[in-house]
Amino acid sequence: MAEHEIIELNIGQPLDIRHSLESGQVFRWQRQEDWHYGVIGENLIALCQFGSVLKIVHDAGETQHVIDLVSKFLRLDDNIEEIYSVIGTDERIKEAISAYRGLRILRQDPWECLIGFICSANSNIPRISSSMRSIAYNYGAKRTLGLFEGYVFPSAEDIASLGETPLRELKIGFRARYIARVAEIIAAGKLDLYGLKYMPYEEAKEELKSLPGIGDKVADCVLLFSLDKLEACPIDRWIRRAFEDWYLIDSRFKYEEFYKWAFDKWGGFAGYAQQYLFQSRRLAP
DNA sequence: GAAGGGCCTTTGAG
DNA sequence: ACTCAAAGGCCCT
Repeated sequence: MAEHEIIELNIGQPLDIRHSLESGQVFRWQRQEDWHYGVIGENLIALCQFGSVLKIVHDAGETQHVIDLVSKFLRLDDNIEEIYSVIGTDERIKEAISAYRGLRILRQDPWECLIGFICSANSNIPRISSSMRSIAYNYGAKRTLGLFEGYVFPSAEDIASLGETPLRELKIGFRARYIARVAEIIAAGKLDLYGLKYMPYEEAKEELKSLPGIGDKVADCVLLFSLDKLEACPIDRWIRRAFEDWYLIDSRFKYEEFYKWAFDKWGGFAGYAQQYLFQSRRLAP
């Protein structure tokens, strides 16, 4: 990578690149030694953190453009100390904040995020990663950075033109049909995914749930991880158990009831609280 | 209408 | 070799 310019960015706030990229939000970032490689939009980016300094290597042209791209992706616009003070209301979550300090909600591309969480249905993180890599490797444009190769995630149009059968061959199972159908709807312009960012949470969620393969949980993931809805609080198997065991929530609660409980407790940053509890539950149950 | 159960694909862990 | 769970959703009763 010596032939590439290295940008050094000073991060004046909590950031833990590894926990952020390895917390089940994004599925195609790869770690080699101290470097993390991934595609943001059309560009291949490598990140390496030393304390409060973030080193960036990229194929994306102008320095300022790259800094903007990375800052936006890492949500460096979030005031994370303030978020900690709002959600740090009990010992359990304070422990999680102290263990995973600097873990950030990421602002990823809505289209890739949507497909990622369709793949997540009844699956697990290693397998979701392999599904997503397989889709990008087979149908996305290649980028290189030194010896590293990455792939731009194929557009809705690209995937719509494939249909279900080639996706089935990638071993993604029953999710292939959902992906093919969703791609068709988005490519045809019947739902403006990017426009959801400007709608209120509830309304945007209803729009997403009108898509095949998208229910409450997947919709909340897409809203939280790509559409700036920090009040979205995806309740999956892990979080459900965490709520039951750690907060003694009635296991008979329906999704909406779990959500309401979380929103009452953590308000507009319920999504952040959820992410710290998710990481705790997986790594230190 | 809502609540519960079966089913869907494949993988990796135990 | 076998069972089970996995960042769920849909369809049927």
